[in-house]
Amino acid sequence: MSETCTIGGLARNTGVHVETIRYYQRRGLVDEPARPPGGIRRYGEDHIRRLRFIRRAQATGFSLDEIAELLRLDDGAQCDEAQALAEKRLADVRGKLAELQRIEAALAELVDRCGAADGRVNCPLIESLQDAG
Amino acid sequence: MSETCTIGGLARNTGVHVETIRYYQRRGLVDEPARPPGGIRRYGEDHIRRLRFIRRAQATGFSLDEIAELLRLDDGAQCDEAQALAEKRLADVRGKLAELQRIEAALAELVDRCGAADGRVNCPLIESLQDAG
DNA sequence: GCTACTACCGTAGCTGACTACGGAGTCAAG
DNA sequence: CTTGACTCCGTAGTCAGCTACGGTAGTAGC
Repeated sequence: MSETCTIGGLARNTGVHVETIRYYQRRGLVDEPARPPGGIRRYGEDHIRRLRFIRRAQATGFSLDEIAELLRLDDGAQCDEAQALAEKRLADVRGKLAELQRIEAALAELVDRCGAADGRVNCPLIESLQDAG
Repeated sequence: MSETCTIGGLARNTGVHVETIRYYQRRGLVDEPARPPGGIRRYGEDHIRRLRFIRRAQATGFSLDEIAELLRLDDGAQCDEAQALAEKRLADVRGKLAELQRIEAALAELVDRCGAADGRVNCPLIESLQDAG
């Protein structure tokens, strides 16, 4: 079952709006299947996977440009190029992870304190983020 | 040493542009110290900490609106309110953490494979992001 | 007191990522 | 063979988060 649905079906399948899919096509993130002479384009599993990838990558903080880069990388970049790119992203991701872990700890502590005390809280979250890093 | 520098100094101290600080003031994220009659505002340690907080919170994916919420929370919200808010954010943060950990693993593997093989790579990052979650 | 540098403030412009709109073409159901 | 839903495509508008501009007013060094 490939190349079965229209852009509307693809949208319903992925939760990505039609207009957004078309926007991604213009940005080169999603390819436009050939249009049968005077007809309507059909989309398949590959497109669903592609959209799912874009959305998940976005959710973790990659920009559309970065996602395009990642996709080019998958599409067969030379190994050293790919490696450099991936290493850059990896450092990036690790930085974000560290930040999020701080936040997570601080938030968990806050929730904890809230459960224990009543009245006003002196938010540990804010303190955590104010201190160095 | 408090209330010592001008907005320009504050900008240099924090790496946040003057215009951006003024924008945050308009958004209510940073307070404007009183202007001595016909004079120039002075900023101190508190402002530096506030800006640092905003930047770090932003770097972990909070929007300016969310940051404003967090700040209100610190400024003395009732405990149950604070708790609810923090719990919502915590769930959010944990979701992002999980995503980033997937990405990190995939990227690390890619870098590894790149080091080992040469020629083309079949990017594990993309696969990781395409699969469920 | 003159000059150069900032500060102040409002308003306008920019970038990224959509989202909406309008008109023409396509297609499937009845 | 018409009707209604959908597609195609270009262009314009929206929202967040800045960033720049321009005119006026303090202010520090000489």
